[in-house]
Amino acid sequence: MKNYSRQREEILREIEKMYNHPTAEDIYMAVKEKDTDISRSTVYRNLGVLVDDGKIIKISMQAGPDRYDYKRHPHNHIICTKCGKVIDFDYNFELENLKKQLVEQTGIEISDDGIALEGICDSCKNK
Amino acid sequence: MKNYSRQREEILREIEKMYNHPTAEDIYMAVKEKDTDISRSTVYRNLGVLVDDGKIIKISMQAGPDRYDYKRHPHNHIICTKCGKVIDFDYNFELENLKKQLVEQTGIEISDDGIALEGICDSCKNK
DNA sequence: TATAAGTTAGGAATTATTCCTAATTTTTAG
DNA sequence: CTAAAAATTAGGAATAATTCCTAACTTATA
Repeated sequence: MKNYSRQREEILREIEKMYNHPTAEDIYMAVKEKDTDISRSTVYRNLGVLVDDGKIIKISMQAGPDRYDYKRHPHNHIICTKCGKVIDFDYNFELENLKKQLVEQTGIEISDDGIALEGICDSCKNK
Repeated sequence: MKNYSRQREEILREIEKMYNHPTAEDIYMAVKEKDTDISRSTVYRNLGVLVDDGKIIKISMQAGPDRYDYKRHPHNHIICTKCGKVIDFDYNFELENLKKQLVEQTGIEISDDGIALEGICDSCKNK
């Protein structure tokens, strides 16, 4: 059903090295450095596959292209609505509780990394 | 700095009547029913203005066009990652705590409606 | 080892949204 | 009220990000 692919491997290894929530284009450029033949469509297609496999996560932005992140340990994101910066935040107790409550109340199962909060980050607040 | 505009009014009144998290296109079509001259760019521009004014909120989707929602009472959204359905959920205690904690820890101020959780909804789970 | 299934590069097509312009509407100031 | 200034509009072109298409190539299967 799914074959090995050198390109997919390269893409994943590249994302693993990036800690700045890269866009598809960022990832394409990074992989292209080593594998000059890679195409954008291959990157986009494999990003989809890697998300489905749970190897990486996709962060939808209010503005601008989607971003991706290697799945290391469970964590979530806060996006600054002013500057667009994506900030990691660690799993925490309240969040765990919130999820539990939602599952109980609504039957909806929240995915491990399917949470993005939005607000104004510290540096933007002081401007 | 900001003038009255009949079109903006029409757009807001239309969104107020919609309870299904409409896309910009949905809103355009609804307004167009009454005001056949309205243009897409007017709708898009005013959606931006209304979001900035805090009259409506914008929901960024993982897939497909953004959605909008009239701001009635504070509530948040859960998006089913399978079928894309947007489900409202009311403000609750855990969420309030989570926000408080984040402000304390990181200095980041979470905006009132800047939370979208993602997961698998009940009906998709049983398929 | 050959057939099938999956994947690729490259680019065209699509989708959602933003941008541009001249005309119109609304507000302001006299 | 009236003229100038500021804001907004319709319509469509332009853009940005992503998806789709196809023929060639790679990987798995039997």
